[in-house]
Amino acid sequence: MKRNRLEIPPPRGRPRSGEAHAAILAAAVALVREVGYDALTMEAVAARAGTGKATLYRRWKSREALVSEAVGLIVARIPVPSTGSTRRDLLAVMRDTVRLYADPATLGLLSGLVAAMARSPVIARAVRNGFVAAWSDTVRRVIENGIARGDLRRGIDIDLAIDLLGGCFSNRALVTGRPIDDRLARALVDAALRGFGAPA
Amino acid sequence: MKRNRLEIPPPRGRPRSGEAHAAILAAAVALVREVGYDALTMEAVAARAGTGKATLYRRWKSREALVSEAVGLIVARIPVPSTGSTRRDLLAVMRDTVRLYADPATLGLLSGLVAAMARSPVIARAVRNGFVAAWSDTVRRVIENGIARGDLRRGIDIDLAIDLLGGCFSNRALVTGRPIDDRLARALVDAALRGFGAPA
DNA sequence: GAATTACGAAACGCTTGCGTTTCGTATAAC
DNA sequence: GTTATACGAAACGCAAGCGTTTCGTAATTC
Repeated sequence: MKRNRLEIPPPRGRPRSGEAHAAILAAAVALVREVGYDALTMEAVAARAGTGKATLYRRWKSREALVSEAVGLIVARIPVPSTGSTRRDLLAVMRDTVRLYADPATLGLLSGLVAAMARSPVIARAVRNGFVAAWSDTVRRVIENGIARGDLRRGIDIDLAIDLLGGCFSNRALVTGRPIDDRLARALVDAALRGFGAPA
Repeated sequence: MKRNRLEIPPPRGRPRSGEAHAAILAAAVALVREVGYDALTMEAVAARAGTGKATLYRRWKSREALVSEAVGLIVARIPVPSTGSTRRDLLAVMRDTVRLYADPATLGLLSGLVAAMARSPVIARAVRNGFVAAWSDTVRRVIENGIARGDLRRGIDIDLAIDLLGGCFSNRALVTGRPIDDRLARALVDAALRGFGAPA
């Protein structure tokens, strides 16, 4: 087939390695979890990815740009349950969240990024549009299903409910250090149904 | 009066300067707020305090020791209101908390310490025993008063309630970036009274 | 096979902060 | 006045990481 004249010409030299690209992003993600954003160095990323530093700077203009792209790829997607019961749906999501926070990598990721988010809008956007949004969307679906089912009141502040539920987890993980376990999941569901449930 | 023989002898040379001590701690606190723990350097603390580095190392054996002592001194104490109404009491505390978070220094302090807390038990303890405990104690009092008054149910999980309320603030400040204002304060009080209030 | 570009590795000069030491001065007990 | 300690300031040698450049090699187009 003839090449379309309007196509951009193919690049001349050796193409950039997709493997290197993936390895670099994976290394950046791992290092954010392990040492946080502030202590993450380009040298360490290159070393772990098995590339030279020049390859990093050839593709990303700064550490901030590299890390924000890497972080954007992290999405711990929790399935939206559909058990037919709002209580069981909520419980399923909360228990999955407990498991998510039980992974030390999640704590490392969050704690390692919070400081950077406060100072870099680029990092903040990547985190919020990434796995923060993924988690919120799941909870939102469950709540909307609960409303449609008539178990939760119409007109409740869904964003507030999401913040309350998610905030409790992140607060325990990042600030108070209190336990995050299935007992908490049950207590949260009970509280949510009391606070946002339709009157019996 | 004769000196008691059992007393420890007074130190021989020039006594350590209390002013320098206070200036160093104040400088450390300010720098934690501005740049976070990871980026806080002993040189910067000394420079801001107007002392030499030697004075720092003469008194604290490490950056961690210095910062944890400094952080322990920060306590934004919120008064325990006593309006006679559980709703108004809660509202007063939540509004004070909104004001607390409206101060950029609070956000800087929290975000700058979260990463350090995840890696240093010493820092974590200082923060939790300091202003985290101070805030929690205030809310606990208000809730206990509400229970005693019969407005909140006996047997509720007070720690959970505190985590829910406080977590919503810290989650918005540190993670989601959603607004923290008086509207949120009202919504939180409404939710708390629904979730933990006694049946009418 | 010539030209072009990316690769990993290594070294570059530079800056920052480390924790320590040295200096002359100041403030206390004896 | 002697001794002892703390002071602020400055310099020390050291290590880490910056962002760049150079090298010989590999992959791709023309």
